[in-house]
Amino acid sequence: MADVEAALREITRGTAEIIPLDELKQKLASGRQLTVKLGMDPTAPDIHLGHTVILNKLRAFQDLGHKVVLIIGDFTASVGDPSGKNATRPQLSREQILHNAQTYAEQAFKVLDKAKTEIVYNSQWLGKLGAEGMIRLASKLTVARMLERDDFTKRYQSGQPIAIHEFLYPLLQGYDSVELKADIELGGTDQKFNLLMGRELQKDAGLEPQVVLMMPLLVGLDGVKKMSKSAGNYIGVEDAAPEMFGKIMSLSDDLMWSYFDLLSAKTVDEIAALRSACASSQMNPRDAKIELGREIVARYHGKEAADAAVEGFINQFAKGAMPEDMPEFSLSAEGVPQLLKLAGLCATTSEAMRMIKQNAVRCDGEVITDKSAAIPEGTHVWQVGKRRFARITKA
RNA sequence: GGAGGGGUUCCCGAGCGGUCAAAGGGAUCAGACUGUAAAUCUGCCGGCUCUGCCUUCGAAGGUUCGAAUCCUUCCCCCUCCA
Repeated sequence: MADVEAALREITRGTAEIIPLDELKQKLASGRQLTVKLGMDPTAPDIHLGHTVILNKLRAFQDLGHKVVLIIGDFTASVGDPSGKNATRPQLSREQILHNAQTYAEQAFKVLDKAKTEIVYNSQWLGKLGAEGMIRLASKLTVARMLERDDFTKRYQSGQPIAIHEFLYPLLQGYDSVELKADIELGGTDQKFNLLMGRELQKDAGLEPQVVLMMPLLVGLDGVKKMSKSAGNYIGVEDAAPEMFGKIMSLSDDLMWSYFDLLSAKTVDEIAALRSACASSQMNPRDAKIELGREIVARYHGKEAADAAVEGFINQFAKGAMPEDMPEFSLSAEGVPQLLKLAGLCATTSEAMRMIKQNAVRCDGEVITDKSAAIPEGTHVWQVGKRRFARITKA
């Protein structure tokens, strides 16, 4: 079964952990179409590159002919995944959840094959569970077992609150796997506990347990925390091409290789070659990064937009030219700080004054040092820092 | 139900009647240096009509010339005992 070996190699590439690998082999060798599950939380609709690490893997399953089921966690959204500090999540309206789910699906189809993807809402079955079903589900697990979850352990030990309902989240997610008879569930390594819950509940229900496939977490732009919207360290798939490219260029060299591993379509060997070329100074790491950026931007915006982003970037930052596109305004203001605030270059006038004091404000390239300087007549390009530009006409 | 500890600016955390817009650290932002790298150094880091004024230390009242600091009530969190 040579093609099983090939499939296995493709599937295991870049994974953090597969539990258990043997069962994955058996499932792949069985020749049947497998059901691969991914749950999504419809609280925040924007997909970023961190999500795409997993979506890419789902796509690999689709390309091998398997079926992907995307679960919209509309029911579990009301529970809220307890990961992290936001203990209280905003209660979303039904419309909001549906809207988020739709946005998410649209973005996910930039990576997934729509024809091989089924979308389901877990309120379909969880809603019917009722209090009795919930209690039955809750009886499957002990508190001690639940506290084994790393996240709970940490919070408990550090005196952080844990609400009882948070214990339900892993159970409900696991129950989704029972309902779908999932063969494989994907997730990030931080999902391990929840993913394994599916196995337990499936076994309990007399089903073949799912294989758990975990992908490494993509580290965000800060180089420390995992990429997430709430941490503000993300690259969204909806980001405009120049912005997306710029964010990739701001990665540290170390981090760049992790992005290559998790996001690039290049083979493992190609990446290794680039890496050694950079290490031996045959190649400037910057150029490797440009290639990474070009590849990723092209995936979401097309090749032309990617090339334009690269060119624009080089012009603006390497050659110091003004960006071609910038917001334009026609407005009047009392003084420079107010002007910068109105144009959105600074959040507050206080910030604007600070920027002036720190020599960060320029008008047509000239540094403005006086906060009470007059606003020149006509149209001028105003700049705050290196990135924020606006063309403002005095009204 | 009982006993104790705690809620401070984006986060962590000091302050415990005036010198507090509040130490220190982190994050962000800006300047220098660069590959818009990273690291490092420097500055800033509530708002405004900005040499001054206004709002902030869980919430609401009160004491005081003056409160983040004292008192009262309330809300929330943690620990131990039951």
